Amino acid sequence: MGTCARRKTLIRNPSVKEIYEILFCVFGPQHWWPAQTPFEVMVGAILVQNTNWANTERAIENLRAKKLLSPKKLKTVSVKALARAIKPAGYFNIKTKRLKNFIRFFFNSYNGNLEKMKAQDGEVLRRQLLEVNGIGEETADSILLYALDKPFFVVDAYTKRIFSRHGFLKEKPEYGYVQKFFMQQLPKDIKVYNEYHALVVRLAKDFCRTKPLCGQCPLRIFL
DNA sequence: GACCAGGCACATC
DNA sequence: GATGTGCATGGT
Repeated sequence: MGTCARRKTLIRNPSVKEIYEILFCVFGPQHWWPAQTPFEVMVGAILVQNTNWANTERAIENLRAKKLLSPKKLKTVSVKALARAIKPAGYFNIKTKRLKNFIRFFFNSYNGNLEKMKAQDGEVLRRQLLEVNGIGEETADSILLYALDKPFFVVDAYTKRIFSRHGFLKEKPEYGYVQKFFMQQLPKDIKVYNEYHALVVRLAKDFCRTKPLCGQCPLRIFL
């Protein structure tokens, strides 16, 4: 890790877009969202709330093994059986309700049909998703971007923490403020939004975890 | 045993 | 609008 091979000069005060280029140069493509289908992305977006991805994956694998990983099956499965399957993801009672709420919305509004959902306007979809109890801004934007190919930048705790600490954002910024901050400075491109968020998560996992490695963080080299 | 992890809703002031 | 709390598992 450390320096970026393709860059010959260091960037002292990189812009938001240049930070993206640095992170991409250092880490390469992250291939997000880690899922086999768009529906799996939507389920994963709810299951991963305030939980690590390894536990989320266990829950998803349980759903897959029990043949529950489809709209129809999640619609008909009992609350008890669903809770049991997603237990490793934590908060399984509340997440069972949230999954059921989402599935109800998915059938009521789009007949459980992904293509119909994708055909809907992004802004309209976002408002609809936020009306579902259990889907907040980050979950909604994750679904929009990673499952439905809609251009919404995903903000998470890492994004706020890292960009606040580096002086780009105030302390404890609101979600909408951060999202606007990024979207105003980046091309409206789902591939860029996709990769940027994934790279921020990668950076945080590698360098900002329990023992911060700020001295070795690739951003520190450039900032 | 404490602390953390890719949030969210709800209560209270 | 800001702040506090419950929700729960598995890894470090």
